[in-house]
Amino acid sequence: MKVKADDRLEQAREEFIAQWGAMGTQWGINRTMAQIHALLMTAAEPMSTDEVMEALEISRGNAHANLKELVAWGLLRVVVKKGERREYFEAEKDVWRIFTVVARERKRREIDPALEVVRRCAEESRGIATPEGRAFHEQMRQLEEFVEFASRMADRVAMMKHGFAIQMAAKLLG
Amino acid sequence: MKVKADDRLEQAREEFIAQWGAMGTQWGINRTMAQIHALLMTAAEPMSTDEVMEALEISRGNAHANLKELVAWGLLRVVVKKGERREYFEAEKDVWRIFTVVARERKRREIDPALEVVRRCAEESRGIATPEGRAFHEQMRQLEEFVEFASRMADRVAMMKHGFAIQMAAKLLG
DNA sequence: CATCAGTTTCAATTATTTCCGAAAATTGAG
DNA sequence: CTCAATTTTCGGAAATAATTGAAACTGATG
Repeated sequence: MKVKADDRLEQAREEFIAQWGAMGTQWGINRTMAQIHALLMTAAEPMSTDEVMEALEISRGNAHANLKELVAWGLLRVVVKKGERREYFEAEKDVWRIFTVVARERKRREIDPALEVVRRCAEESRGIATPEGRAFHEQMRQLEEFVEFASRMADRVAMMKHGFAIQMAAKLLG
Repeated sequence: MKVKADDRLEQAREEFIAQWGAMGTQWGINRTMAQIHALLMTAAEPMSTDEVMEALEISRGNAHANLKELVAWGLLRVVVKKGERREYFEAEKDVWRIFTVVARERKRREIDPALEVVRRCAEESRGIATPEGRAFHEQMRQLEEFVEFASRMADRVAMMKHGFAIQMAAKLLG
């Protein structure tokens, strides 16, 4: 009976890892990175680079690069076991924290650069007197205003505590 | 003086198109698609496939595929000029509408599939009696709850009118 | 200081995505 | 129906991104 339970778990877990990995693609996150995250999010104990390599059948270089990236994002912590030299990795498991971390990162990669572009274009087109020039400038201005708004919203959301978000949501969904 | 104004505009516009296109990459939208969108968003008049091809120096196949995709997203409208056989394309210029369209599409591509995955995994791991099984199931359940929440939020936001969103924002940013 | 476990880097390979260009299909006018 | 204009499809070329595998590096230990 124990064996059967383990099998079921192993199967469900593998499916989760595979699917979450495939989804990473859609999210602009590479497959390996998403898989490692899924693997560690559902691991009972921290895992070493070698364990990750074996579990996902990936090369050392790949495992290494993506583990580091996940640490940089703040989705993994490095854990050192006493008396052991090698590093172990442990995932953030709190769903809300995962969300805020990802939100921050995406804002940095998607919103901030957009804001710069749009600001520069609004600036460069200031005061062009033709009708087309005015229309272009106005379009850039509106875009700038919106992206700035999105930027601030993203900051706020990323800073929110779980409880507050739920409260917000209640209002919004009510 | 008119020439100079036109030059400045042309330059600013080209920069916008190039940069917005480059940014598309980060957004998981292909470069051509983002460029076409930028081009038409800043065009005084609707443009034909051939005009788009020429303006961006891209092939017919590429122009065609991406114009169609943008129409499918709802970011472009097809316009038929009377007495003309060929189709012209016109961009949605209202920033808030652009945002809600993109939000809807991203929800469809990013959130909905995630919800399915997580639901199935939560279901498949229901009732596994080992400690690991319980932990896994609980993790999936939390993920499911969160993704469902995100899904509903996205729906709400996508449906919001501009005014209401601003009002919300005031509360949130206040 | 030689060795060993482990980490990091990187050139080469492989996989994926995007794009072209030309051919095929469709459409509307005459 | 025929023809020319226009749209659509599609196989493969080109560009981009991910991954490997092996070598270089690091620093702790005897």
